[in-house]
Amino acid sequence: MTGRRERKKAATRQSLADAALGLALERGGYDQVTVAEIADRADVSVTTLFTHFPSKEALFFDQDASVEAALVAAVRDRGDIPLLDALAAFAERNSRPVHQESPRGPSFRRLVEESPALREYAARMWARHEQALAAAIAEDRGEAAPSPSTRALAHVFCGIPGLVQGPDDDAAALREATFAILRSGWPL
Amino acid sequence: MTGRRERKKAATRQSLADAALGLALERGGYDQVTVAEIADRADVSVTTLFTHFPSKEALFFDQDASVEAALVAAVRDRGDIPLLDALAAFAERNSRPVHQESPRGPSFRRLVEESPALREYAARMWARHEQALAAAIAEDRGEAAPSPSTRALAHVFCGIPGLVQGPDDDAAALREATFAILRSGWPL
DNA sequence: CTTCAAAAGTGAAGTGACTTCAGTTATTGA
DNA sequence: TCAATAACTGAAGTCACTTCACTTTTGAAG
Repeated sequence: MTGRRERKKAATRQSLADAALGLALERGGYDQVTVAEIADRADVSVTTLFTHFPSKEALFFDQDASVEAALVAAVRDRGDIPLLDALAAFAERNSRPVHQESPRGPSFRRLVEESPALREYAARMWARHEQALAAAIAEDRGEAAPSPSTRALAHVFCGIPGLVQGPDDDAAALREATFAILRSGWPL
Repeated sequence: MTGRRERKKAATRQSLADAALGLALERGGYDQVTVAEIADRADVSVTTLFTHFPSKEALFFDQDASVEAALVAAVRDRGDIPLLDALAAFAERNSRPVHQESPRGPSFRRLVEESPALREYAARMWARHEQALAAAIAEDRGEAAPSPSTRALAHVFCGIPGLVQGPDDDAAALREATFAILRSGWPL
């Protein structure tokens, strides 16, 4: 399970992600770094880089699998809490800053918000999570395949991050406005 | 207004868009065509192509400015029809096939739905329209700046095209599920 | 009609992400 | 120990997109 091979592989992957984030923060921008430089700092070839990550953008979203897992778990393991409440709680929990220089920290967020390529990749990432969320909700409701209604809910929920346009936006207010719609429709 | 210069420019632009659509339909896919081939068929250089269109994808969405104008008009000039009804009508009108081999026709749609790059570009396009729609709704409601509630509505509406994932999806059902949420919230 | 600045168009050379491939090295399990 | 397998490699290629110095076409002012 944890042979030397897999440990080394994970280490390489991690040092690539670290090199990418580190270089981008140093240079002050995603576009100021090339994949060749990232590979160099991690001391591997560009070819190797692309066996670990499918794209340059993916280097910056190493942990997205765990976000998806947490989202699905928030639905599946919510006990007797209503679905919308569980989703609202997840959204709020997930929007809180954690550490400074690490993924999900404020300087990482800034990096993403300033780069169109990364913003868009993040949106695509949530679109992927949308599938998983729809599947989880469908199972919860006993649907064989996600119904249009289920998919619409997943879509609206996963679209919330894309609603926040800049650091000056009131993310909480926008989130709550969206949940108000989900709870009782758009007022008037 | 219609000097020779502007007519020629418009003609070049049009022949580029035509060449792009024509080639992609012939080859059966967006990825099966290169910008060099498109430029060749339109009998201009690649450099010229990129003075008319900012990206390869944009070649396929020549008319997106007029879509935005129509969307804003659907809100502003709707008479005494309720806002959500006007938006629903616009969405349905806009999804109706027009001609066969032209933009908005079924074979064009199929082309877009089968290409991740084009689907994503279309989604980005709607995200741009989201701003205009939010502004129009804000004006309609007498808001100085779009409120969170207004922005959430615009966001959910403009997100509908992104909800359709592939050519096999029932676009109408997904649209209606979204409007059901907008009207009275997500059912349970 | 001439002149001239701006706009449209051009070809060539480059950049950078991403792929492909044939081959080397390291790890593993039998 | 040995063979299968996986990680890794460098080089060469593809393609979207940019930049630049240049020519041609156009519109309009003098």
